[in-house]
Amino acid sequence: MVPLSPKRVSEKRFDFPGQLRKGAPMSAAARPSHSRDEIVRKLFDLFRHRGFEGAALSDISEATGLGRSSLYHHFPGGKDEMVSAVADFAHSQIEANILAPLAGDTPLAERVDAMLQTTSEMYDCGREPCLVASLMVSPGLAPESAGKVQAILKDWIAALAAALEGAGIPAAEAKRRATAAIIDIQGALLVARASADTGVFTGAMETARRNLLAPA
Amino acid sequence: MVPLSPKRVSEKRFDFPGQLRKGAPMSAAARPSHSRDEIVRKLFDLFRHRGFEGAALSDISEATGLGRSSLYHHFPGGKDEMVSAVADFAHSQIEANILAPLAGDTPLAERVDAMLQTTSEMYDCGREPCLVASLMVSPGLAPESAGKVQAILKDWIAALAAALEGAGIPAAEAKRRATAAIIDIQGALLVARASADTGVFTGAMETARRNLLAPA
DNA sequence: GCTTATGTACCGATCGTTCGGTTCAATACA
DNA sequence: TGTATTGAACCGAACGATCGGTACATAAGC
Repeated sequence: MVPLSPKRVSEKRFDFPGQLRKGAPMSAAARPSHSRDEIVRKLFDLFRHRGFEGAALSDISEATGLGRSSLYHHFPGGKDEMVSAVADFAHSQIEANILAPLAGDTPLAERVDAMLQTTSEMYDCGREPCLVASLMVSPGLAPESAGKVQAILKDWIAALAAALEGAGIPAAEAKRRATAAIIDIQGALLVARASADTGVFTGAMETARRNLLAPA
Repeated sequence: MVPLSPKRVSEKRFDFPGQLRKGAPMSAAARPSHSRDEIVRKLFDLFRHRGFEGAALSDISEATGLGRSSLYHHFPGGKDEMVSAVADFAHSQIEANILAPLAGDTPLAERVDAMLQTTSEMYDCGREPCLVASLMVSPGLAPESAGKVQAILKDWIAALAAALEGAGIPAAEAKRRATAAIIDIQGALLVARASADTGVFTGAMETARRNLLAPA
């Protein structure tokens, strides 16, 4: 069994925010100069770990190093706007790092491998929770944000199905395989964290690859 | 596509609480006399839909029909004790309705089918969220309760693996298949709700059955 | 000076929890 | 039998803390 705890060894090649740094005093001399993008990345981390109602404004303030007024300067709409921005960020990140490479013209296996590799990094082999899964629980989410969150998964499935279809797999079967792969990833994330075993996640990724690339 | 919204048609044969009934006036003449079991079932419903921090005491009071102090009469430990009781309830329900039948001596296929059927009812074909998934997000969960929640999934996998092993499948392969089946179920729950399509769930259940019963 | 950014202080609402008190059936005692 | 006594179940009011959000004055950067 590969325990979850020994933290990330591999360097991340993509720019998904990582796990919450606990202490991280944030030296005052270090020129805050908070760009909206930096803030959103930290919010992404917070919301994926704590969900919507679990992330209090005081937590957000602490995590970003910004006071309440600064937060409301950047996000006049309050928490709703923050989580909406985070959903947009996550969607664009997945779009750019995971879905766009799927649309290339290299062999399908290469593109699928790239997707699974980036996915694995995004979730740190199952150590990091999925924003979509965390936000799907939140009853207080604004409908607009809830729609955005659901759209992430739907787009992922659609892009994956399109790639398979482009490689000659019939539309219905492509959709079936794509859905199964996303199910595999999401289920593995939950089970890996529940059993504190990254092996569960990596194993599921191999299964997903095998099913996606199976002969017609 | 099979939309999520048209509510449950099939009658439930087992005693998993269903979805939240909205109005439910609770006639005052009907001698409440809430048994602890009745209360816990309603709490189960609430926590699986709203998560831990998403279920406020006012929600709990409304859902159970009990005043705040009555709730503290039954659960002196407050919300922590409530969610702990709900975890115990869910574990015992799964144990009795899903895991115990797995240990019978009928053909494996029959037992697996029974498990999948009961599972399907528990989640109402993907319309109802999983308590485990909902509570895994909650940062405020007492460690004891978090452990109980994780144990539910682990026990499920272990029981399923044991059944497969008892049917002649090598231990390692049995564990692999059992884990994959739970991953499938949990992933399907998320994806089905995100795409509002129960077909995703039922399709995943068929996949799980096929993989579990595949020839060695 | 004007805009952007931030800190301090504060708001009403709601959080989980506790308190004082009522109802009512069962029990003990006369 | 009639009458205290008990204790479980229940309630709404109110607690201190924290929630999300606002107002305003002060800087910093152009």
